Amino acid sequence: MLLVSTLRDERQRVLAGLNKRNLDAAESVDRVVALDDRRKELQSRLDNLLAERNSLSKSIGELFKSGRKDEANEKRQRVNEIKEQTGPLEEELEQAVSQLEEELLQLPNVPHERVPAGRSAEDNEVYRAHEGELPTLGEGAHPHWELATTYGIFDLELGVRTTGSGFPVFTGQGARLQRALVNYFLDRNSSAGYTEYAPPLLVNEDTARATGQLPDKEGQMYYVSADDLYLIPTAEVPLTNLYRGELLDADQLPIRLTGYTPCFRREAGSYGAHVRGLNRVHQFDKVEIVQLARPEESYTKLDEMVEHVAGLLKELQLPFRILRLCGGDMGFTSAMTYDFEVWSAAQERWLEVSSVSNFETYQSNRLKLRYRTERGTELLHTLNGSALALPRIIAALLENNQSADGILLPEVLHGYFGKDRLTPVG
RNA sequence: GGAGGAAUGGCAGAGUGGUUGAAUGCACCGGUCUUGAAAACCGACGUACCGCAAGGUACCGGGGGUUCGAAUCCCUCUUCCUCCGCCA
Repeated sequence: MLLVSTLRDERQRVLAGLNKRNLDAAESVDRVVALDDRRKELQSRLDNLLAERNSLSKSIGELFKSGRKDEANEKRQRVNEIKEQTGPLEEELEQAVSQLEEELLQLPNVPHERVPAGRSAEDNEVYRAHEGELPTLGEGAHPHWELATTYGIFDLELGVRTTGSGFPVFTGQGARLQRALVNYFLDRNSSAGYTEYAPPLLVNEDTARATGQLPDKEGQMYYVSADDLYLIPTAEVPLTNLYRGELLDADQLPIRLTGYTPCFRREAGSYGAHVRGLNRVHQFDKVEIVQLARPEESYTKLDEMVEHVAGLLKELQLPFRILRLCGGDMGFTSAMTYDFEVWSAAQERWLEVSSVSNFETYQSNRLKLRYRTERGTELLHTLNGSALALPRIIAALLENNQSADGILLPEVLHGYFGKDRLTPVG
């Protein structure tokens, strides 16, 4: 959630930024400021009345002690008059605050200065192109959903039997590969200074709201109505919320967290060739990294996270590129996002495997996540990124590494997997 | 699921209707002393909102109520602890 003070003090920058998201927010910003003016006015009127009530109450106590009952009763009368005014005023104030909040919730984060304007994925900036030639597989190369059958990696039909479409069942060496990747990612993240957590997979409404999944992505999440809980679409949600409401000391920063969780996404309404196999599923595994950083350091930390993820992909020896998302393609809560895409040689297209973002104070404002500075308290910046999302990594490993001798795994996985390659089944 | 108990500032822990935003201890910060450190002593020490400021308001798990006045009384919810039952 944006700060009202930002909307007031940096109106032009905010409007220009939101414009990169193809959003004309001038009216909305004006409404927010007007509502906030009203809020302040009501607040100070109410405070004055309460101050009068408090001082009258105090003197009533003293009058009673000294036995001057008549005077006390007179003042009691006056307090009752005040209370007739404070009641409605409190309601008005409450209403103004919730209207203000509702209005603020509609505004997405302001893109960073370096974020390009644009409408869709086509306008994203190639931040780091793949070096050299893209690998080609030639005739007879198979997409991963075909390899999955040959090698017994996962089974979509079994998923349909137990659950429905979009819930792959990983089998045999596929399940083992999954576990190998999770362990590899967690170990690498831990070595880089991220503390490992295993958070809940269901979260309450406050948690989903604080990181911005609500109200923006309501339809994306599975909702358990009997208990009023949401299945997490990403570990970002519980991990970032671990620090909700905290007031940290500067020397605790930055805080680095990592966690492996399944992720659940309803992904309503998208079917077709591009969602075959593992390209898009309702449940998938992901290892996430999160940082809570001082504002002045957050973009350095963002770069650090980008390099970390790039390091993982290099070790996996997958061809990849990094995009800087344009305003139109960026998530609601983000100020800057880098997407990582690996090249699928069999499908001849790029597959997104990681998204690394800086949310600046957009989440921390809802989280009430602050730290102490010499100047007082300040909101922290929150960042997160996938390191990494498994299904498309598996798809890319299968497709790019297929050979007459099986699917050859990068060296870094040999120890985790227990073998250097996947072999056909049956 | 049943029966009890508890929830107060960074921590510990007082406080059962009136100048208590909250005693005291510890921690932390500043200072005195010391060659330095420790000890001792002195001082400062919650957060948010309104206000140029002075100052004001709110907050003692959440919400509601009683009262001129609530950390303190009542209702309700949540969480934690103990015991019993059930269970991976």
